Amino acid sequence: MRDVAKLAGVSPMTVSRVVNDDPTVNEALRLRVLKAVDQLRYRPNMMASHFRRRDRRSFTIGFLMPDVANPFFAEVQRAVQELARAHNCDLLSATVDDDGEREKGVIDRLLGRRVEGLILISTTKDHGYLQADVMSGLAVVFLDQPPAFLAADSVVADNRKAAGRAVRHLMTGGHRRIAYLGYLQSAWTNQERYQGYCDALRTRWVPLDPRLVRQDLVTSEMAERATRELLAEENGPTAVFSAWSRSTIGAIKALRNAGRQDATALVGFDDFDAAGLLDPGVTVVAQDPAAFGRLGGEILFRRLGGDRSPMTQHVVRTSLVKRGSGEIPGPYAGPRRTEPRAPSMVFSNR
Amino acid sequence: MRDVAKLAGVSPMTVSRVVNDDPTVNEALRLRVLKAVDQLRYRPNMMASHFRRRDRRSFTIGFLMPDVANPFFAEVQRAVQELARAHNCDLLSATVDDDGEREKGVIDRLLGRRVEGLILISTTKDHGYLQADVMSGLAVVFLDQPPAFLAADSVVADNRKAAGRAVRHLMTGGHRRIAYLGYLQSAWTNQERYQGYCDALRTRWVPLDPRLVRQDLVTSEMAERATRELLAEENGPTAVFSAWSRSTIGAIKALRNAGRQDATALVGFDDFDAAGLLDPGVTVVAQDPAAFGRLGGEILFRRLGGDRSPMTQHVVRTSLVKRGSGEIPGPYAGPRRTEPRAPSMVFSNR
DNA sequence: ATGAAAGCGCTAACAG
DNA sequence: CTGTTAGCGCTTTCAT
Repeated sequence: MRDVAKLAGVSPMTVSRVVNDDPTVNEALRLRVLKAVDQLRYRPNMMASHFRRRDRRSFTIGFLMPDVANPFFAEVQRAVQELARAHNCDLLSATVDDDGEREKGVIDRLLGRRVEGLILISTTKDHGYLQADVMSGLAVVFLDQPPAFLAADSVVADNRKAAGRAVRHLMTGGHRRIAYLGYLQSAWTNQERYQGYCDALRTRWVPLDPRLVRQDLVTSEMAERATRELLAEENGPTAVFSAWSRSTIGAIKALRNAGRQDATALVGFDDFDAAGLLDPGVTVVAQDPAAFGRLGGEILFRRLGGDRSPMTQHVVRTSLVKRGSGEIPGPYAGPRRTEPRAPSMVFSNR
Repeated sequence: MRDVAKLAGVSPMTVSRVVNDDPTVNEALRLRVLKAVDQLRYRPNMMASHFRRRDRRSFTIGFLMPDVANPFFAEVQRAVQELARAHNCDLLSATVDDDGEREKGVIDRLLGRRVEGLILISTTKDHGYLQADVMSGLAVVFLDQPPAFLAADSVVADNRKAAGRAVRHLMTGGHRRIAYLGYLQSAWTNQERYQGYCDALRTRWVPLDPRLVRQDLVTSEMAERATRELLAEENGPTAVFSAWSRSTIGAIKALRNAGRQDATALVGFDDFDAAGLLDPGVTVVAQDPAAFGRLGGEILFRRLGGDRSPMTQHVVRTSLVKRGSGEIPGPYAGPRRTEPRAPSMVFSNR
């Protein structure tokens, strides 16, 4: 900056003004400075300016998720990036792999970088350590899972209700023996979805059979194996409710390998790209990941804009997308009133 | 920091030493300082330290891609994040949507933030404006597409060879009329893949029929329409080569809707999650996105470590994954020597 | 409209 | 082993 000032024959202060589009600078000087900037390839140092300016803005927000390679989270990141861009901020993004220690470490680093806000898809169970930072102006929004021991905004899906609706849909189709393929039991979303499953059984007076419940299926391979085992049991399930996308993939593979894909009903939580291309099409509870990101970003920047209203938990609605696999009738199906599943030429994907 | 020093009864310098794990500090003092740090919730300001320290390190690298919601790029980001973490850096990530202006703008911002390195999946055609920065120590690695008018490291796939191999595979299966579904004509990868397509036809003395070539299919819907039109033509294609994942999805939909999925061969560039679940399984040229990210990151950090060897273009190999759709025989197929396609119970996905 | 001086939070270099 | 001094690149404040 000094060099630029020297070359343009002005004081550093004038250079600063030009760089920051201060309208009070003489047009002639402005041009001279800009020329010098160009000649010397001067690039203002954001770090330095951040750290001198009164408002302390860093124009950075942090984003944490379990895994960006999961298309759901990638979509969320995309939406968050869009919001950040609209507010002239850049995004520090990190994948933390359901590792609580790592998550805490990353958050610490980000705070050291003086991010203005944090958008967290966090799988841990205590966020109290952020209390002080929130008090002193840090904006934090939780997506997909609510915060624990911390008052902060969050955006979550209606997991329990949606799971319940999906399972009731299967029961309405004539099923009573419905398997549950779950994710980590420690995950809040999985707990909620499992509750929804239980709710649905209860409302129809179907007793819960623990042999039909498989939890902690963290890979599609594990879900495939679990489904294979379930199918091999005597008095196995006639329908499967899968609580997340990877387990849905595993279930599909197992059903196919057993030749049961047209006989066993399947509803999965979370939509996926090829759900509408498979045969039968896969019935899913579709979430809108972009909505998570967008809403989360909006709330975050509203807070940064000075909004001090009470913290909110925003619930985004999901929708049951019927594509065929969830409409395969079960043994208690009444007389058909409609086609049991959509004709196979129709492909809808979201 | 001053407050911490005061509370611990030491000088700020000692606090700095403690925070930076300088081993020369007295253990007793160290503990006192750490207690004060804890009590005051002191968090060292990375910005300030970056900008004072001699080596000028920011522990930040920038990552640019067209779209994180594309699973291919998301996988790349994951791998890059892993490398960054291993080298104690954080990642500033940006989606630029094939927008050249925006790309330049984002790069400018990142340089203003003094990122140590840049990993770019860039679709633009001139990167000369980075020359000076590279000269003065900025590490830049291009992924997927090589740089233009700039000497920098890059990691690319063997697009042309792989596309040629795929198309020859179709011809070996008895096809002569093979459609080409392309991405943006301006995209280097698409140009390469199209060249591969042409190469293959030439080696078998099959004249190129421009009516079979559809370019600029940027959405799966456009590819679906293009395929539908191709199938409706008299003397249409008996096989389709799709140059990227979205067009492959579109082609599959069109083939299904026309009831031609078992009659028209299909090979797609880029693997996708459900390719092995569809029926017929989708034969693809599989790239390894994680390899791009890993290699790119390794090269970047090697450069940052002081490596001054000549810039390299690293070519990562692809593999043809035969799942059925690419093995549907064409009209010029000879007598079968093997099963035309794999039995439908086998699912391989990568 | 422009400039001079001070200082943001931290660390390099040196002194004790 | 610890403290002092100076200054990184910029912006604030105040003077001109």
